Amino acid sequence: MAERKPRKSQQELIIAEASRLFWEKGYAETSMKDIASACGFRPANIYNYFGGKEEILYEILLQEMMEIVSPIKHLKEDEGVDPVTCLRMLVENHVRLTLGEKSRSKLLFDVGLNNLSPARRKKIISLRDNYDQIGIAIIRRGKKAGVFSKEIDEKIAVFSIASIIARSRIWYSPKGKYSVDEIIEFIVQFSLRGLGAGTSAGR
Amino acid sequence: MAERKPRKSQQELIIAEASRLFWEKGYAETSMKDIASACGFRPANIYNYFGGKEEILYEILLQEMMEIVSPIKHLKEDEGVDPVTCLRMLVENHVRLTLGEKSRSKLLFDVGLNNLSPARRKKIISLRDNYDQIGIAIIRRGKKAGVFSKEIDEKIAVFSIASIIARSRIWYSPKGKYSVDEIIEFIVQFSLRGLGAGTSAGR
DNA sequence: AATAAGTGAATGGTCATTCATTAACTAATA
DNA sequence: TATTAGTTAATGAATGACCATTCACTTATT
Repeated sequence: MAERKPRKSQQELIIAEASRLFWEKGYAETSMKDIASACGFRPANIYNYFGGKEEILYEILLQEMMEIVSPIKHLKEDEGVDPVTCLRMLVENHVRLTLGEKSRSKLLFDVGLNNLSPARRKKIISLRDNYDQIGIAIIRRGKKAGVFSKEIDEKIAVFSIASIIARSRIWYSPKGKYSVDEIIEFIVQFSLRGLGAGTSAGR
Repeated sequence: MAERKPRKSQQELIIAEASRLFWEKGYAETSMKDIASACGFRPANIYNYFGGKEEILYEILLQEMMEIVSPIKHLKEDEGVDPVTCLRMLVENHVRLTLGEKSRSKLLFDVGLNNLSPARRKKIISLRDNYDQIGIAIIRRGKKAGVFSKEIDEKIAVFSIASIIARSRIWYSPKGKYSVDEIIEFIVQFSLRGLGAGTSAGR
């Protein structure tokens, strides 16, 4: 017989399909029946793996936020690497996760946050704060090193850069004119110039 | 006793309340009962003014897109004004509409587009295209005038700037640290630098 | 009287969730 | 090896809630 045994655990399957559907149709517009159908079984079975719909959303957000933060965590206090390289790594990692073909890492970021219970929302937001703090630290070091313009507000700058990346998935198309690498390059350059890096450093 | 007569037409009231609710809770999560309650009457009455829920969403999006595009339409072929000023006007108009306290102009941009019928979605998207075209024209003129960097891709640049603005509503708070004017100033400067307009280039 | 504004009740539909039950598989036992 | 017990995976049916929409009807306004 083909396979009765889960090649990957069913929970991963549910997460993957739900993640795709939530992004394609939205959280409220996706029914448990939709998710179950995509996985090849009936709605009731989902409750053997998750407490409910909200829990699925939570697990997706949690997983995706960690995927974004983990690979760049070390940049926060990495005094050795120069800020320009740090920023490039932050952008590249985030864009690749956002536009990558692996449907697993299609973050919803804050799209579905209000569908979460307060406790869970708090947890997700605290993870996002980590991301912000890393970006802020990088920019601050860049200012101190005279690489970025002194009058830049770190917080708004990080929000702005993250906004470009988060929204890139709306206008990006794999069949479109631009490759992921080109988009990364654009956002890196645009951000660096926006921060005042390049020709005139520091001031 | 006070006022039986609509000070403003009921349709405007419905649009205003629905717009606020759609933003706060999302389209699917907002019921006709919610909208009716916010307006002070019963769900059935809404159907005296609108064909249905989707039509309300459409009217909101239509109105908000036009509010964004109309005031800057003339910038597309305005050869007289310098590109830096043009870009500033585009950003300022968009940010004020996005963050302004008038709850009427709280655009959803493309948040609820997939809840629209194909024909209506097409109409809204064509309006958004207008916005993009204006931005592209401005940047192209700037490049020709030697104000912006030649290797900038106009399209991605406009998307990026619009992304920052559209998402600013997520992190902006009226009670927060920054005023709307400060945010405008930041986004304008960040965008101009991103486009390669150095301190020497602008004026 | 005639029109406009607003309503209560009903309709058909969908949805998330529960639960008792069956099917499928595993491991231990006789 | 054959049987059984136990565990996990999956299901069908039912529940209660909510929702958009319709329509005949009442109330208010001109």
